[in-house]
Parts: sequence; C-alpha cells; structure tokens
Amino acid sequence: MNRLPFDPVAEARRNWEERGWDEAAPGMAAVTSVMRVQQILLARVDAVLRPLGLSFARYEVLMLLVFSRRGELPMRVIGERLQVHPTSITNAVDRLEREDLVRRRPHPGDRRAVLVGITDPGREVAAAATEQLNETVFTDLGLGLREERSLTGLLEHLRRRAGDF
Amino acid sequence: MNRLPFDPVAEARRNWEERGWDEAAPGMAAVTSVMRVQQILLARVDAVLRPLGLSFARYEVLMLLVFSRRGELPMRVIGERLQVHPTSITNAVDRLEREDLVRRRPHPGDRRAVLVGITDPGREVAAAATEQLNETVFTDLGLGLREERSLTGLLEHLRRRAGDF
DNA sequence: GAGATATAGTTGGACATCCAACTATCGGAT
DNA sequence: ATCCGATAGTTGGATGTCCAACTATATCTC
Repeated sequence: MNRLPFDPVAEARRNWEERGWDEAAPGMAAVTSVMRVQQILLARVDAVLRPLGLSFARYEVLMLLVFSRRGELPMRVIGERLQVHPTSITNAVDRLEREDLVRRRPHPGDRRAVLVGITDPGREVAAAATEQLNETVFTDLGLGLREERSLTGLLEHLRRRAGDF
Repeated sequence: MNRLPFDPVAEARRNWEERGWDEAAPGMAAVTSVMRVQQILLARVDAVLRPLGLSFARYEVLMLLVFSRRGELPMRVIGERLQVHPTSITNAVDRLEREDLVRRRPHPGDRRAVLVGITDPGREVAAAATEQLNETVFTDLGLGLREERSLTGLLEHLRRRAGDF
C-alpha cells in the first residue's frame, strides 16, 4: 500500500467546507478516520492471526470463553458481548468447531439454546495468539500511552451514546 | 441490538491486567474500541445509503469523482485514495456502472489503465446521499465538536504513523 | 532494442457480515 | 391449559473485502 502525498481525510474536509457543509465536516472527518484506522488495525491483527488459522472475530470468541468462569457460554451471550448478529456467531463457531478449538453442546436448562465450550487446543491457540498480538500489535499502535487512553476514552463516550452499553 | 449492563472494552482491559498483560492492555482497549465504533458508524451510514442503492465504499468512489477536476479518475488513483485493494475497486465500479452511476473508458495515454467517469445520475445520487448523510449521521455523532476534533486528530496521528500518508 | 521487471486491471476463490425467513422452544396473558 | 408473541439458533442469499494468479501493457536496464 503506497503512502499518499497528503492526508485524504483533511482533503475531504476541505472539500466539504468548500461546498458549505461546515456543520457536517467534522463529523464526516471523524467517521472517515475511524473507517481507515479500523482498516489499518484490522490488517495488522489479521496478519498476526492468519498463520494461526484465526480471524479477529474468532479470536474474540475464544478469548470470551477463556475469560468465562467455566470456559463455556451460550451462543446468545457471545453474540451480545461481541455485538454482532447471531449469524456471525454461528459462522465463527462453525469454523472454530471444525478445527476442534471449541465444542457445542445442548444447554441443559433451555432446549433452544446451545452452549459453546473451549477445548484444550482452543486454549493453546488463544494463548499463542494473545502473546503474539500483545507483542506485535497492542504494545505499539503508533500512539503514546496518553494518546491511546484519550482515544479509547473518546470512543467509549461515543459507544455509550450509541447505546452500546 | 441490546444494551449491555457494562462496558465490554473496560471488562476486557480488566481481564488483560489480571493476567499481567499491563503493557498491552491500553493498546488492546484502543484496538477493540476502534473496531466496535467502526461497526456502529458503518451501520448508521449503511442504513442511510441502502435505500439509495449505495454502500459506503461505493459512496466514497462517487464522491471522489465528484471532487475531481474532470469527474473522472483512473482505477488506480481511486484505489490509492481509498486505500483499498484493486479488487474492491473493480467490484465497486462494476456495481456503480451497472446502475449507470459511473462509466468506464480506456485511458488515452496508457492502454493498461481504465478511466472511471461519473454520470449525471451518479452526481444526483451522490448529492442526495451526501445531503442525507450530512443531516442524519455526520452532524450528530454523539460527541461534542471538541471531542470530534480531538478524535479525528488522534486518528490522524495514528494514520500518519502507519504510513497512510 | 531485447529481455527482465513493474504496473493496471480482472477473475476466481475464501471468508465475514448482514438480512430475511424458518424451526423449535419458551413463557406470559387470558 | 392454551394460545400467541418472544427468543435461540440455523440456513440461504446478497454484499464486500482480501489474496493469488493471470493478461496485457509499460518501463527500466544493459
């Protein structure tokens, strides 16, 4: 991916303001920035996870299970926590199960529900992935600690307002 | 989508710190936050654009052409500006062309290259989409102006460090 | 100026996400 | 107790992204 000789977001904002859309320009710039940064970060994360046979979504599922009391959760809870549609969870769990990293079993108390439990190989892969992500991506985002905290705080505010939690 | 009784990002950070991954915790929180916010914003934008038959990617292509001198650009330039793989551009332009919003023509100076030009209907749709996005999404992100600027600034910093521009 | 290398764009395949529709089960209202 | 709306999960289809491989053309190198 080539480096551009200018900031495309700033360029877009300039164009917005030129047309008199001043009200909307800062929001447009923020939205566009988030989209691009997500692309950048996802690419980094995926590069680490791909050799391990994981996507970011599947990694998140594994970690949720690792952090759960009994190493298992109903599908619904996973979907809620990751804020994605049930179909994405079905898909992710299908793939994880195919590689023996998780296992489905019927929920004892609710015959509609399915419990997903992490396996020992699942724990191993999750640990390896976390170690590499921590080392390679999370400890060096290209921002200082203060900036990272500030960024996370602003995004938290937005998420709260959006009804995320 | 239901509201969670707690902040999943803060919860994840707590889990990270419990395991002694303090170094990586802030970066993990920042990455996770960006992913989630991108999801939220993309959902809002898509909800506006879907009735117009556009996706955010296709909208970006149209706006790039609107802002260009002659209303046309080579595929390569579009891909560079939007920082996506050539295949995504091929896909986006295919769809836009199918709906007569853009048109391909051979590049006069380089027989490998293809110029993409916006049509009059393309300009109309782009204008309608922008009006609605400005009104519905961009002017109310759920952050104050100061916060929006701050957010955009932090993300700009990250993009610059990542080699975006 | 011929051959190696790089670049522009497309194609096919893998994968992830969302939506709509469906089955099965649960649980509340009457 | 029964009906009826809500809930859990899956399936199929559309969309979008990335990657690897390919064709065609341009450009660099000697």
